[in-house]
Amino acid sequence: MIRQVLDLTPELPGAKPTLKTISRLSGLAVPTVSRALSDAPDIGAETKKLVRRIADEIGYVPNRAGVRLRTGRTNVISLVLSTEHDMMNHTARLISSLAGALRDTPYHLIMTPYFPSEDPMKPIRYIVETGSADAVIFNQTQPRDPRVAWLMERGFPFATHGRTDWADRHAWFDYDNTAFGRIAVNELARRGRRHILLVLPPMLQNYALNILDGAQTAVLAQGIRLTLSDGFDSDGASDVVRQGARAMLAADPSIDGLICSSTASAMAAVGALESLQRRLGDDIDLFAKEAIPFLGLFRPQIMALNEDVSQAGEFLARAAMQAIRGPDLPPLQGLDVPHDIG
Amino acid sequence: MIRQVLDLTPELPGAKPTLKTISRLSGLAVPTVSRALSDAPDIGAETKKLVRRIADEIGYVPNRAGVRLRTGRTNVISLVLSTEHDMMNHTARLISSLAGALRDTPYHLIMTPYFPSEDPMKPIRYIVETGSADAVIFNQTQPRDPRVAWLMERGFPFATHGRTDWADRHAWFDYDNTAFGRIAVNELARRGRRHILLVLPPMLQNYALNILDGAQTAVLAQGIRLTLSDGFDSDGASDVVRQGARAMLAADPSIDGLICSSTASAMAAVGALESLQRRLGDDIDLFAKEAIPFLGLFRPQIMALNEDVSQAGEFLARAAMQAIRGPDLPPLQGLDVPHDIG
DNA sequence: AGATTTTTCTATATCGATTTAGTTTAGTCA
DNA sequence: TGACTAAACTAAATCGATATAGAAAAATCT
Repeated sequence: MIRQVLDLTPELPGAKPTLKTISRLSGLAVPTVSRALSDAPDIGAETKKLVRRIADEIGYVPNRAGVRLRTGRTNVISLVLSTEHDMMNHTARLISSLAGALRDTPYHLIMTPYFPSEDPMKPIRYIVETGSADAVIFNQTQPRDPRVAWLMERGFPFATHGRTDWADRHAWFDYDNTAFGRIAVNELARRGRRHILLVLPPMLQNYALNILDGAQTAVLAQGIRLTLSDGFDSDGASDVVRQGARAMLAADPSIDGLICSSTASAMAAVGALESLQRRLGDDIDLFAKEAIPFLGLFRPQIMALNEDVSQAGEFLARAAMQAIRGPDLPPLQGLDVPHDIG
Repeated sequence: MIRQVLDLTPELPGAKPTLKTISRLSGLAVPTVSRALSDAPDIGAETKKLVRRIADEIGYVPNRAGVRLRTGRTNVISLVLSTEHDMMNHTARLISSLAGALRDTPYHLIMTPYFPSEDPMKPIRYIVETGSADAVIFNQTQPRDPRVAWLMERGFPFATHGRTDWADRHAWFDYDNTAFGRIAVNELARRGRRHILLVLPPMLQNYALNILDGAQTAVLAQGIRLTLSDGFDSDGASDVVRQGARAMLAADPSIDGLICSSTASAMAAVGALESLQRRLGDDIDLFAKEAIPFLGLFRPQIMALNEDVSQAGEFLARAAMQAIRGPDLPPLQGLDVPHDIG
């Protein structure tokens, strides 16, 4: 059923196959080939089969620039991330799981870093205004996060690692940090601890607020004391955390329990305890959260809950793609609930 | 000097400015605008000034898809990385420094992950064959790395973190692992250690071979013993490393020195030592390399050299861009040489 | 049989940038 | 003054994919 004169112009051997190549080989027009591959209703079944066979044979892959230019879709998802020290481990996990989840989709993952000292709005604005991606993913959310407000206002697809005050209206995945705070306090109390030091970064991010919230609830129920770390950033460099924790522990010897929210700060705390001659599991206990199981293996005396960041990455990939697919679709939301230990 | 009827078609307010927008505003043809912005010799000085002023005012940024489609340049650099456990810390550092270094260039960084179980050639082939990037960067190089051979053969731009047997012919940045191995042995010997266990992953990667090489040289010079870890992958999960190290230490009590090539494996080794009741700094010493200074802070008894991976990221970004710019340009090569401690 | 609809395809225009070839204008020289 | 050159543009084609409108062939209806 050849309707067109076959174009037999020899093709350069190294050239990547395009729709035109398939058009040549099949004798069909380029748009027909395009519509056949996208399974349009106005293309015959036989034609579709033929086109797909040829496409498979010559290993046709659509040119991203062509699609992008014509449709406006970039097929890119941007992960916006801070270069903060303590987030490294966490972030590395997130990156590889995100990239893994996007592997067999048409999406590419690009990295858009910003320095902690910068305005976090900047990378977001850049992505949206230059049209560099179809969606953005970011973490370190705050309760009334300006990035979330800005993106919602513009209807630009996004998904966050961490909730906000507007969590019912956008896509997110979060670890139940409130539960973590509660469990941590309860476990320490069960071991007879009466005065707990909660090591957290300055109270701007949602996750820290949630841990505090959970810890406070449990502390009231248990009738014990809670002190919040102050004057140093537990997401900062290890030595800063170590010295900060040491100072607080030295200032109040009644502290007999510690809660840390990352491997790095937990290790810094261990360093502080050792320098004060306090013995873990004996006259003080430590409860921590970490992205990669490590503390429990290294020091069985440390109680740790594992936050499965890979799960977050996979979920966020799907959430971002769903957000791209349509503003009418319900935003995907998921909570990773830790279970009580022991 | 208006040569064309000004097109005053109202523009949609949300639309991104294109060359056409500037063309409208200036009364110049689109190609003229394009050539003015790229500083072509056949455009008048006045015209260039005018065009640039308008472009600045309306915040013109070239559409990536347009450029990519027309020129074939993607303005994308792909970082190909394994999702291996122990590489996490290292990788996170590399990613953020690479992305940071590319921030004020036209290049985007995309992530192309592969699982350790997969053929490392696969992601490389994908990038090259689909034309997803102008250059690739990868690590975990082997002496006769098939990826390097394949890319050189095709003349596709790339830069590696780690050298190969063909290091003189391609762009790379490397840490001087031979020096690390030598320094580690020398320091341990200086502390009177006579039998050293070198904890390394299976001998496929160049960096491990280099460490072994440096250690062997020093061991011969010092007249002491060296044992190489065997039967477990020190780049794997912490508990595997811990058990592996424990078994080897238990099997040969004469071992009084340890060398580890990452924070994670060093911590696993510390765990193994503690479970064997051996005291660090007392009856055994540990020397390690790490991407983020931590071990020394946590345990002053551990001797550690810091590998500045950020420097690698910055260098590799420049090296990749240079490789893209021209095959005739000399490939950028850089070595991070650690200095003896103490 | 003739008109009408349905099916299936083709032709054309378009996204934004750049390249090549060609045109206009001004300036130079004999 | 008229031919010639240089400078500074514009016109048209192109990269690859897709959306829209229109055309041809086949099938259905009266």
